Amino acid sequence: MALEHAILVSLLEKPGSGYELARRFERSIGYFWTATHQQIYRVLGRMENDGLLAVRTVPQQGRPDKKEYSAADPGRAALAQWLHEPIEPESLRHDLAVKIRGAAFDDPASLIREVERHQQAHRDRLARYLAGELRDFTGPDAPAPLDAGQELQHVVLRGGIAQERMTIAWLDDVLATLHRLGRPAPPAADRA
Amino acid sequence: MALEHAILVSLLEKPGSGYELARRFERSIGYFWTATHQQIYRVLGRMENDGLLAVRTVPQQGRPDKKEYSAADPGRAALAQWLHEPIEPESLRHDLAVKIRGAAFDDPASLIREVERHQQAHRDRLARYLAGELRDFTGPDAPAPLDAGQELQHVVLRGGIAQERMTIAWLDDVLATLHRLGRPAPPAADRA
DNA sequence: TCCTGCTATGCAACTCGTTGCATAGACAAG
DNA sequence: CTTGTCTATGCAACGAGTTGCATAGCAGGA
Repeated sequence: MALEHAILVSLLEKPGSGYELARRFERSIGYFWTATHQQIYRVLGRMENDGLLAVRTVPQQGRPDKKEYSAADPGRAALAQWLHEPIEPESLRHDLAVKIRGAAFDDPASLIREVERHQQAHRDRLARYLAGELRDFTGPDAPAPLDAGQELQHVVLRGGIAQERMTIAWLDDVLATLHRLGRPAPPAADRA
Repeated sequence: MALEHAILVSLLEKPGSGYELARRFERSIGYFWTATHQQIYRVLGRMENDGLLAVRTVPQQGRPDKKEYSAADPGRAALAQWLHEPIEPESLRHDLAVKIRGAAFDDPASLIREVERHQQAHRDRLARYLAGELRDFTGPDAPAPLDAGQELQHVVLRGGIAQERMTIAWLDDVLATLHRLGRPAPPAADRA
């Protein structure tokens, strides 16, 4: 149920509507959590119902009203409690790794393009992260002494950057392996 | 729906019962996918029903019968089809990162022990991966020329090893940041 | 002897996350 | 003038994953 907590953190950093939250989840929060607007709206509704959030309807000219949420005291308390509970280290779900091992029962070479596509997606993500780092933390327009919240945002972003660099390097390793298997004996692993 | 595919890959590598699969998912498959026995039994039942798997009841002395599953031809075909479809690069769910950013609204120093605990869990996982690599791929008891399937298993394992090493290093960075924030101004970020 | 743990399977209820669809006004491009 | 895009919200149905519980025989230690 960490989506609730991710929302609380984001609303404490800055109040906003469901729509704005959804866009944050495509950007900075997206370094470590993803969610669609449907999930966000549903959870926001429940959290409001449970008294964790305060709502304020903001009329806007030229566009629909928006409901601006902010963390209420019980929400702050719920977050604080969760922060003090131990959590389990993450379990992984890595589709591409399933494919790589599955390639032994198909044609390893046919996976090369797919792996290259993923590597490109990770390169793009890395570029976005690095641009964000420059803009918010290390560039000339960044606030000079960062406060604690910004320091913590920065260290999380450094984690995203390290993750992408590691993945790109590993996919080089995967590609080299696939090329190597493609050369010596054409369909070597298929024992149907 | 990649659990189905992970099961197909595992059963192609070696047929086995639901129970055996559950244990594999705690070990080698666990490098890139996790599943509990309940999930596995439910999906095995559905896949058998769909004709993707063949079953053989194996009587055993001194313990309950087991149902040994193996991939049937339609299962192989379903896997092959999935291997040729593009998939989206993974989206992440990183609870600890939520906590780290949330620490700005609580006490950053109180997170240190939790982060250390996670780091130790990753060190343990890395040690298991390295032991498995030595046993199956690089040690004196490993098969001399690896076949394609083993090469692919090895490159996936190398990905797990790289992941753990990267995470351990990043958590050093996180710990240094938390210590730094703990020193100068005690509860610097809390603006309640 | 009792308790724990291992093999081995499974149901029921629940929460979480995804996908498809619907509404509705404003604005810009063709 | 129509189509598409952006803001902004939401429902319904489904699939995936979790948690708790149940059964049942055997082995080993306190």
